[in-house]
Amino acid sequence: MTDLSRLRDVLRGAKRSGATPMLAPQTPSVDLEAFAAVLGGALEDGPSGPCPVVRWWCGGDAGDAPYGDQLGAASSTISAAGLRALCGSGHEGEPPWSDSDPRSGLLFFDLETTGLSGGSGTVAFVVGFGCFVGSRFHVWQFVLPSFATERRLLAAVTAAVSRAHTLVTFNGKSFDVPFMEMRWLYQRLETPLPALRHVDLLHPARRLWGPETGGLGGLEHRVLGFRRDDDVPGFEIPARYFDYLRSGNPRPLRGVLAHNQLDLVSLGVLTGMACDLVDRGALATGSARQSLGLGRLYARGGREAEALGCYERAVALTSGARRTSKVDAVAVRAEALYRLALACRRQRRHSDAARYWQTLIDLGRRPTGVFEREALRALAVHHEHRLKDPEGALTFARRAYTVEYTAGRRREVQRRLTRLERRLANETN
DNA sequence: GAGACTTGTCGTGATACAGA
DNA sequence: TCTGTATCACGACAAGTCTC
Repeated sequence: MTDLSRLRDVLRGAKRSGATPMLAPQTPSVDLEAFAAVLGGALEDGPSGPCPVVRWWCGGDAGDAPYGDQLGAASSTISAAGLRALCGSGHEGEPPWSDSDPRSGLLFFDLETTGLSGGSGTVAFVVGFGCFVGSRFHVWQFVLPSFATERRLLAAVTAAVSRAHTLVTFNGKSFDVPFMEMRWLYQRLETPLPALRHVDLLHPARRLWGPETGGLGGLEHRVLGFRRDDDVPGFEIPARYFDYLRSGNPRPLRGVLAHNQLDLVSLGVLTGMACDLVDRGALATGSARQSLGLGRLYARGGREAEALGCYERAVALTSGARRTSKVDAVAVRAEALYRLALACRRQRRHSDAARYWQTLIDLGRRPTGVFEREALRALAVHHEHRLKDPEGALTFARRAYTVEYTAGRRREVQRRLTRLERRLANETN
């Protein structure tokens, strides 16, 4: 059990027993109105008292528009089907997104915290939300003026998410959501998050735009063509908050709020682009790798036919790729052929599967990867049991034996070799 | 008809990566 | 620096089919 898990258990137990909160609410010693004003925000009433909130609009005719037309386009391409695909598995019941307005109840969510560890001394001092309103994007940020006002901020955040049904985050499954749940537990408050659907864009984005996304900033640069000027780097964010606590001057937090605003807008634009790809299908993809990634996204959502279409397009887009070609193109082609062959085998289309396995072998890659090893094994099975061709089966089994390196798999291939050699010896006698 | 085989699924462990 | 997630590789197992 990890330290964090133990702490969660202790807190849950204390909550059940009705223990008093560890941090009793205290009167903030800072001037809340002045704090909010320096950050460009205002005090807004919340369920447990006034809380500093900074509001910001972009797109349309108001405010800045860091992504220009891309923002308006993203607003119109968010779709119920796209969100369903991005959400993946693990959600029961009817999806909450309405086909007529899938953006309704959709909340983009991002935190700025005093550290990564999630321990009792680490808090979220900016809780940012974003949503599309027409073609514009609205960001509102709850800011923590002192540790003593955390319960007030959490109550305001609970009220904000109560009107939503879906959160969209980047890496939120690992960071933002568990972090906030921990804070609610710590303050003996009910967490509202388990009731919400959650789209964590990190994993679909890696499928659609490559595994080396380089985080949200990398995606902004590579996919949206946007580079931030004067952005506050992540590692500097906790230090800025601690400086504010020491000096009482909130001015350095403005950069942190701007960083959070851009994170939220980027999340909105990328979500729209991902939905657009899902809705338009294989033909909308710009590269073989993207076709492959979209296919995997469809496959996870049970959309097998569309997944097959994407794999076929990935194969078509890499039709000239051979061992001497760019490594990436050959690797993409190999994986697309592997997934096509597996899908055909599941559908009992064995001759189609064999064709894809054979094309995979013909790529000429050294058969040390899982795709090639599986292809050799599958072709040995196909020749032995369906084509009734023990000599062909023996050829593939011998090649398979040379590339299998685990004891179990080698034993399996050895059994096949022994059987085939015995059968061929019987036939010649 | 018993045992071998194929196929698909599930669980586990290792690894990479993202967040401030 | 820590943690959760996804992915991959692997082994174990169950169900159905095939072979001798």
